[in-house]
Amino acid sequence: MAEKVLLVDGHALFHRAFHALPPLTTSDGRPSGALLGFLQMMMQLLEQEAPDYATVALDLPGPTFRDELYDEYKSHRPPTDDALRAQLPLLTELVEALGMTAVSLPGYEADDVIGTLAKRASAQGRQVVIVTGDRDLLQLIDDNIEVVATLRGIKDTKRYDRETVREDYHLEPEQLIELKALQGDTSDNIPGVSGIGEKSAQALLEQFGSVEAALAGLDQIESARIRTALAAGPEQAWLSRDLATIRIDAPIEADLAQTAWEGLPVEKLREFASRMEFSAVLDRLPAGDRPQREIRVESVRDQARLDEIVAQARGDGAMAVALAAGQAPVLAVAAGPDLSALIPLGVEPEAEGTLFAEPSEDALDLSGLAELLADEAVAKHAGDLKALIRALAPLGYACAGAQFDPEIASYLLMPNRRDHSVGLLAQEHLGYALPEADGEAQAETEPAHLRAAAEALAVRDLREPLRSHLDQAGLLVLFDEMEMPLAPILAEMELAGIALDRDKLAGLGERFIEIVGDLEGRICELANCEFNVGSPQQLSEVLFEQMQLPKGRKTKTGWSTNAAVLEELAEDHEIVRLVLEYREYAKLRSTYADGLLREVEADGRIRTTLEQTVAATGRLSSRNPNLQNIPIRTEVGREIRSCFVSSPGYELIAADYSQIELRILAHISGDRRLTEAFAAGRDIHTETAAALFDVPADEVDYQMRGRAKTVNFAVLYGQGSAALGKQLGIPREEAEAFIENYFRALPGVRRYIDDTVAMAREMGYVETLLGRKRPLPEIAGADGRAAAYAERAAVNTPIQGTAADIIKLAMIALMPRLRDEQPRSRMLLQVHDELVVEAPAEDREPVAELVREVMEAAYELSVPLTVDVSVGTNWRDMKDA
DNA sequence: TTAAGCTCC
DNA sequence: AATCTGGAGCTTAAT
Repeated sequence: MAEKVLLVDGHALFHRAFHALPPLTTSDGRPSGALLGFLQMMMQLLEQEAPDYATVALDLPGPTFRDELYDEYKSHRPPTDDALRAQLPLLTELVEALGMTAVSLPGYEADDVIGTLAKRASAQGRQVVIVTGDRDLLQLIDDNIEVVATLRGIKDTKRYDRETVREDYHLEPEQLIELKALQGDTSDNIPGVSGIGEKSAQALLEQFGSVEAALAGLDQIESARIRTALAAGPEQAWLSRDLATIRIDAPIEADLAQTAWEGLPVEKLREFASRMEFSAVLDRLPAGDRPQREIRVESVRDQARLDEIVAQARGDGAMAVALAAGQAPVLAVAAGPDLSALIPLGVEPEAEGTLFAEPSEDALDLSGLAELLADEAVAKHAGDLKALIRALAPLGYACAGAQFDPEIASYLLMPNRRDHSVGLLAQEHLGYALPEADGEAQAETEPAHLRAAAEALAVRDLREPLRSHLDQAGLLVLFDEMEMPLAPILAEMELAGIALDRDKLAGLGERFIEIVGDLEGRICELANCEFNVGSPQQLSEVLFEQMQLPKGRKTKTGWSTNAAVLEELAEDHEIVRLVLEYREYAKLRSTYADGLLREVEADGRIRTTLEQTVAATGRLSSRNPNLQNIPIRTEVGREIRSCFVSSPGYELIAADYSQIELRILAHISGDRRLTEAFAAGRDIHTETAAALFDVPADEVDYQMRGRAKTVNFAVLYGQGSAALGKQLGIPREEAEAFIENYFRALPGVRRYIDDTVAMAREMGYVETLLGRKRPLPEIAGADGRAAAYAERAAVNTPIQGTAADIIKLAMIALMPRLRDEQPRSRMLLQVHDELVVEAPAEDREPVAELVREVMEAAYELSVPLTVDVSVGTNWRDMKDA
């Protein structure tokens, strides 16, 4: 079979990719959409075509021979878009990373390079595939040359050969030059013959076949108009013909052999893709030839060797580890430049010598390892240290001295990312992949053990580069003094769990099922038909089509049935009220009653995972189950909350920061009125209402205060007047006036917003009082919608993030105080501005006071931080303390 | 897996 | 022509 030659019109496709994809950027704000689009196109193409030679033709800046032919010709329209221009320099690099050869020639366009190479290869009997974004290159098609042209986007393409061109244009490919000579091409600034457009050009070519023949046979042209037009402009026609003709004789020295394509250079491509954060591409790269670091894995079997490893770690004052959990847990310890030691943790150190331990002469004495792990002075380095601590605990190992977790480092550096796994970080920073834990067994080492071994080494090797990045970004202090100390605290909280009243919760579940069933029946009766009330689609059909209720907002798939829409209709329609009630009970039953019951462990406690590397603002999040969204707003919802109880003999202490976000706003903005109100201990919503409505505070009524409260939060979140109006049930114009008044009364707040947005636009990121940073690359981008979104995030993040920082500081300060002064008390939960602590009933007062004191002193603002503390035996019925 | 909807701060 | 409330996680329906 003939060899295949692939010729790609680089810039044309690059432009196409740019416009086809959203304006993506890397997490530090480098635009990357066009590169990703081009890369994906090329990977698909190379896989499909499997060419023997692959060339990407590129335009060079500067004039070409066409500019000499015709001074109005503009072959080079430099990209006007900044985001596109910024990516252009990387295109050549990407081409190389794909194993393709970039070719360009001064004075010629990419088209001419392609034409020349295509015809040369065709003449040699090779099969040629040209890939382009426009139709100009169709003229090159011959029996050996095909053209693949993009349609819409980057995935749809159409393949042209001689036959397809005939079908689409009723002309031979060669005649497309003649067509342009006559009708011109505005996009390339080819003039054509004035007075002759698409129709006339087509007719002339059908009659004569070429410009030359048409000029020769002028008297045979029937239409007088076309005849005069053509007769008047042969020069135009010849010029246009020259401009439209793609050169097939450009002086290119490069030889075909130099453009041989030998498959994707996976390593190069991986490096490029990781630098650009194309994780989807990384995942798709063939796994087989991933460069995996050569490591030696040593299974520790004898005591002497174990002691040696323990001694070495003690000497180093640090150890990098990874755990392969499971039936027979194994701890991998980085033990040499590329040596990882696997220590089986089969026998619990505490259980040794007890009933189930099997004394055997080759059993390892793991007490030294246990001491090492528990030794605060020996720094522990591991990916997801919190999970490690939590996994080691039930095996009988305490783990102290948490010092470096690459996932947390990565989170601080790139908080907008979701994936901070050691595997990804190893690829990006160390340039190699880790073996899969669930992969195929290769040598005698189990995949999960091999993975842990490699991970321990990767963690050790990630420490230097990541710490240096943190240092450069000014995040090292935050890392060492906030996030790392917090990790073991979160582990302790997760391990502690919180007790649940299972019987009560189960009873609620049953009650809710009944209510849901009853509501379902009544709804169907009112609707006069059977349908699934839980299906928004079916519900919308019933409410808006069958019953013809007024439609509200639209969703992607139809008419919205969300609570905001239904509440508008509730007053007039019984069925809507029932649906809202149905939703409430269905939610409580599925997510809370059933959902939580499923998660209760054997000891009657429920254990969440507190995620430290997820929320872009610096907040924690809680999952499996989420204990940060336990109902509180409604009476029935609070029934669920009351199922969270203290351990027998203990009480729950809930301490929450009062108005912490508004206090932070007062501090950062320095707004005088806001600051003074907090300093004087006045009610902030009443104070805002007084400012907003320009009345003395004692004339503020309930409704005014409520509205002021809503406006306060609207400002915090960057809410617009339309949404605010809707929420307050007032016209948009009135809401607008509210916001105006608000800013007039509290001018410092407006200044904060303006300054923050301006700063974010200039720097590309915002930061909290404690220096936590969040990049907002979209804020200066061309996508107005994304930019507006980024502006709101810019305003909110320093506030929300500072609140997150402050409560983290409080937790870090509280933990040792509890350990030293109230050792039987422990932190259980954190809900953004609230800490839940459990204390022996008799200690509740001093513990409550301690918690308050520590939280209030966690960080000094220009306004006081105050904390409301309440105590009770369940999380609903709490009395002020 | 995604969309819609709901819970929390 | 219409939109734009910041940060999360879970369940159900539907594909």
